[in-house]
Amino acid sequence: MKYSKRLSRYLLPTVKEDPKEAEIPSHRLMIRAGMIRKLASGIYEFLPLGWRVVKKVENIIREEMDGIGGQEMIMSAVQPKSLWDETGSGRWYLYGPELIRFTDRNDREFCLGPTHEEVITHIVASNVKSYKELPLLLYQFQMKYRDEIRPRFGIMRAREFYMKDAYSFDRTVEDCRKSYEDNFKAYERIFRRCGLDFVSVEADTGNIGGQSSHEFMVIADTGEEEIAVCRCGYGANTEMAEFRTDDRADGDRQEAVRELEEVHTPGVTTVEEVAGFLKETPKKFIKTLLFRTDDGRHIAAFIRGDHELSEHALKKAASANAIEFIDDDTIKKKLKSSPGFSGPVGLSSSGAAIELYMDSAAAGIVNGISGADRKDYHLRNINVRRDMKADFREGNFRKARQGDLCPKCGGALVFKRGIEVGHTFLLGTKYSESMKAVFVNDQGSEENMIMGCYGIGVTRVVAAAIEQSHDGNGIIWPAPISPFDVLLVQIARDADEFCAELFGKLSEEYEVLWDDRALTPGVKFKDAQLIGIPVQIVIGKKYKETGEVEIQYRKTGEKEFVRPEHISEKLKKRSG
RNA sequence: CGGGGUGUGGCUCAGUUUGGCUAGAGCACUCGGUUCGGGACCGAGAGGCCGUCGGUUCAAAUCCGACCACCCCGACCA
Repeated sequence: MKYSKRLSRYLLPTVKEDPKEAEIPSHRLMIRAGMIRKLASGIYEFLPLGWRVVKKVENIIREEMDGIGGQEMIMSAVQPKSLWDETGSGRWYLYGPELIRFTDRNDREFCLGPTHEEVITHIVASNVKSYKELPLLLYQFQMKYRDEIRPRFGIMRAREFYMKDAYSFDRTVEDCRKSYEDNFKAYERIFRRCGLDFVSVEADTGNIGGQSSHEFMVIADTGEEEIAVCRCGYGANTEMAEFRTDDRADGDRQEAVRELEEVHTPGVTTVEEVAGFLKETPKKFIKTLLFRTDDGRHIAAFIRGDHELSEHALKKAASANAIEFIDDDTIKKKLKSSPGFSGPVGLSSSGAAIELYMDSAAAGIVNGISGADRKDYHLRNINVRRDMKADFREGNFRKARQGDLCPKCGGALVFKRGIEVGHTFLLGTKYSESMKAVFVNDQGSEENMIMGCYGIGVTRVVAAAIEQSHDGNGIIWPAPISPFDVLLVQIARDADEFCAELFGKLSEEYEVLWDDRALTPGVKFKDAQLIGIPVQIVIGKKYKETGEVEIQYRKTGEKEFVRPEHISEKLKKRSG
């Protein structure tokens, strides 16, 4: 017997009107379909129907994780600060206010886990000693806690969310690559099975750390991430995307090179303001961005005015782990420049200790405009190769954008929006080294374990599935993650017995929700569309006349009439 | 945290500009009746110290102040 329910005995508070707090389809529909309710900003309850979908996704993930040798366990959501101190990486502080902290009655500090690298590494470090016990792949499903700056879009970006996190431990980097590959492939199977249209892209490793990283993106206009993909299979977060340029299109190359000239630009600092003031296009500007690296060096990046800096590319070129803007005081005193009026000419000739990174597009500007490194003045007619007085590094330091070409095949990059539902990291020894997760190899000496970690936002997958599959009437569930297989819609009021019998029979094979509520047909049909179960079996007045019942398919709206004993056969043919 | 906005029965909202006597509508809910294949109809009910605290006033949902909550735009992430 499958899990089946009568709707009259099921908590399914559907809502006719759009809730005003919800903007995007998934959020709206999850509330309207009685799946979730909000308890506080970014904190949601899952009602029975919503939780069933979460469990469907969870089970698919579980099967695939087990399939690659994963072992499920559960760690505490509560973590002691002392454990975080062990990494020596200062992650307790790096995580900042996003970490939900509290103290117990004895003033010991704890947090609610935003992720579990520290805990799992601790467990493995203290329980695994020999190369004979490796590799290991451990995973769990659990609520994670992040005090997001701005919770948004219902469960899409919540402060409490359900996540699958897996951690691999290997003897060698090659073995770890294999583990990474296994997980990567499992992710592809998982998202395919969930019926999602997705791509995997190269990604930044963020504050989890590590060497290699991929994000799994569900394609949706409402996605928060911008990704660049190519027909050849290349794909990357735009933050990361490499590209070849086709800047010939930009050329005012014929323009005659003119003499440097200082112009008075009182109080105008941003590219837009100065462009307006001087009546020039942003393409003529060299935007100057000043950073301090985590190891204390000063660097300047020069980007064309209409371009955006790729922090990733700059960090990579400068071999920095992190960069932050330089404060005004330092700009004045150490760099002998003026905040808001910095530019390549002054910075390269002042003798200040600063590394210079010039984006290729900016380098190619003829008679460009930039700050004059003194308050309220800009320089015009800058020609980088002529006017820069110190060595600089040239390269791509901007983000890819429309019109750029694929770095692999030279084809046109296509930009899409995506919802990040999964992220894989090849961590290496970042945690094992600091937390002494070591094993004894077959030579009898100690080595650090090589780690990987792999997350899937289970609740976000649910929201993403709805973003991708809905219409004006409601949700359209992909069959594998639908909360029920079949919705039995009883319209005829004198059909209780018939429906009860059919319900019992169908339940042997399908998870059935029987709408046995004493409501008017309109309400029941609308609710049926809203909650989006793929197959509806409607018992109306016709069943008595012809002995046939009606099957309606949510996705296409098609209807067909069959004898009750042929339902199963029909559905099999349909799905097969 | 910066910018914008909203708080009035369970839900969606009117009323606030120009203070005034019992605070409204639709939906949902309860009871009775009529309906019964695409969010029905009639009748009768129940449900609100108008986000909170303080102030102005003869009188405050309405004016003033503080606070709180929530939503949207930016930096963070599964």
